[in-house]
Amino acid sequence: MLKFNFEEQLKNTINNFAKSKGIEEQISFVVEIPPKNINADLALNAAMIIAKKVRTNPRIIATELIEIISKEFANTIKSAEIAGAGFINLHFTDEFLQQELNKILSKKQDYAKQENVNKDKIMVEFVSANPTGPLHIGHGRGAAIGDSLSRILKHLGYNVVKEYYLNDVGNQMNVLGESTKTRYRQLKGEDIPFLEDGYKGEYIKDIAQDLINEGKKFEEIDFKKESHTRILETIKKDLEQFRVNFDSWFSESKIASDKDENGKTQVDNVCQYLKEKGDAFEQDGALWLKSTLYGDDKDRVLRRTDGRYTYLASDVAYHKNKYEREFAQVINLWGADHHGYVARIMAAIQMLGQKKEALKVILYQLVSLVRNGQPVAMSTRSGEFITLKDVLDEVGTDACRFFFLLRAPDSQLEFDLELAKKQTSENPVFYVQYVNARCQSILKDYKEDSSTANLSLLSTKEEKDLIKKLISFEDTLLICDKTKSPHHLTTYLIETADIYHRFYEKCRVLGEDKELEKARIQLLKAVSIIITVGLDLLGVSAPNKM
RNA sequence: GCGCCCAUAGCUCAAUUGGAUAGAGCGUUUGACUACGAAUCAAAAGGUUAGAGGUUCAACUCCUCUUGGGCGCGCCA
Repeated sequence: MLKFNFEEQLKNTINNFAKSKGIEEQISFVVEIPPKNINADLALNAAMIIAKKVRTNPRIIATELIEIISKEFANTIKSAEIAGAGFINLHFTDEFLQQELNKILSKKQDYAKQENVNKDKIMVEFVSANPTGPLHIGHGRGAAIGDSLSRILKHLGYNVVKEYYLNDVGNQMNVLGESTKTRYRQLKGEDIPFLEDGYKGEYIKDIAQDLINEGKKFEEIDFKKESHTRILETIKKDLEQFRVNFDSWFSESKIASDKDENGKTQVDNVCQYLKEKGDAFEQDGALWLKSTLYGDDKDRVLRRTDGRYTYLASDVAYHKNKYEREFAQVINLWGADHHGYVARIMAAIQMLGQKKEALKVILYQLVSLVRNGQPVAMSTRSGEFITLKDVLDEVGTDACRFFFLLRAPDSQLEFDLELAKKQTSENPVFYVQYVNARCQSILKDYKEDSSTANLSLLSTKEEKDLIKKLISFEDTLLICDKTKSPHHLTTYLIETADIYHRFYEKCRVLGEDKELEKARIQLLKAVSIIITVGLDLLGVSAPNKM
């Protein structure tokens, strides 16, 4: 992880220094952007780590290191000092800031793209809602996180494939077909009861009504197929409205129904394989996965006594299939209610010869919808849940995505519909979008060529703070990668907006001295690039006018 | 009962995975539009990080216990 090009050299220098102190192994220290309350551009904890190894005072080590660093990095580091328990705080030279600012201006939307690294193939599997009903608000959170994380990883140079796993086989599809059929007959006037465990949502009635309107004959309708394709169609439409597009739709039938030359499905084969390997065993007429071998609470059934496979069996086969497609890392986004499932699937992939690290399951906590402070009920049982589409139609895609990406997946999210709709400062999405609108309203009237600007004229605190924030964009994306969460980017954009608005207040652009005006125009262009790219990675638009 | 996640300012949440004086937004109070968009800015108040122990040079972060919340615990998907 390198955010600035001199970092590698810095690490070498420090490691050589450590060697001179008699430390042979590579030491692991961080080069980081310090917390806000610290007045520094970069911080190193290397002195503390070296001091511990050679059992001496970190401040002595730090003093020696500072001397070396200030000499060797005079072009980038203006000054360095010891702080706290032995941190070394670094300050950039103005030349370095200008150079980085130029990098943003020349690379434009490709800024912070990593080249010739991270060629690994990564799969991000998310949403994967059963095609038995429309997407609800919870799927929306998973969709936003998965899509945005994918965009960020792609920007960082990974080869990312976004996949939707479609559970389109099994009993649930039969129930779906029967549900529609029953509704159809009821609408035709038959006095029959609805299925006990059928799908009770209004959308089933709508499908039945559509089928009636289309005038098809009852005997000729394949209710299962019709329901499935129509629901899938609405799911795809909702995702499109949400600006989420998948690279791959993977159907469960491929591994659970399709047969190879021996008449076996992929599920058959993987179960056979695990059995031969000794990781699965027969007991009480069922086939069990010995998941306790890898830390699960209990062993799990793969094939029932009646011969039918469980959902787990397909999922094991599905994951085997993923690795056969040569994904170095697989990321799954699951709702937190699936957490009990993590241990068994982790066990399974290890049985299949993968390292634990090859699978990362991100659990996102559920969303609670609030309107005017009052909770909005959403129970799938009664069929009355809030669909993603309802929310999108009400608050719009931008606000919806931004709100979903505001928090770490681990924390429960309160989503206030009224707040998301507000076009005021209470609403952070407008606060960030407003930055670009302000930039563009100045830039649109500026006709001169600013590319020759002398950036050293950007000398006020506000301007320097803004440049420093802009050049930490790359670091922010790397943190998102490391923590596998886009919310750091959302926070970054809000902070950047804050610093920009402060700059805007203090520093006039148009009508200043011609040269200063030019330099500030360049700064505005850079701001606009970062805000636009950053919002795009969240899947949020950055309009020029609002 | 067992397991997973969580508990941070009045409210909603951050804190770069063990670092420094725990930060934002909203809300509250007080100010700023005859200059590029006031959808903005400046300032103030607000904290024993649920509680108690422990590990460490260093703990919101790791370990143990307690309290309080969410979610799981099927040969369902």
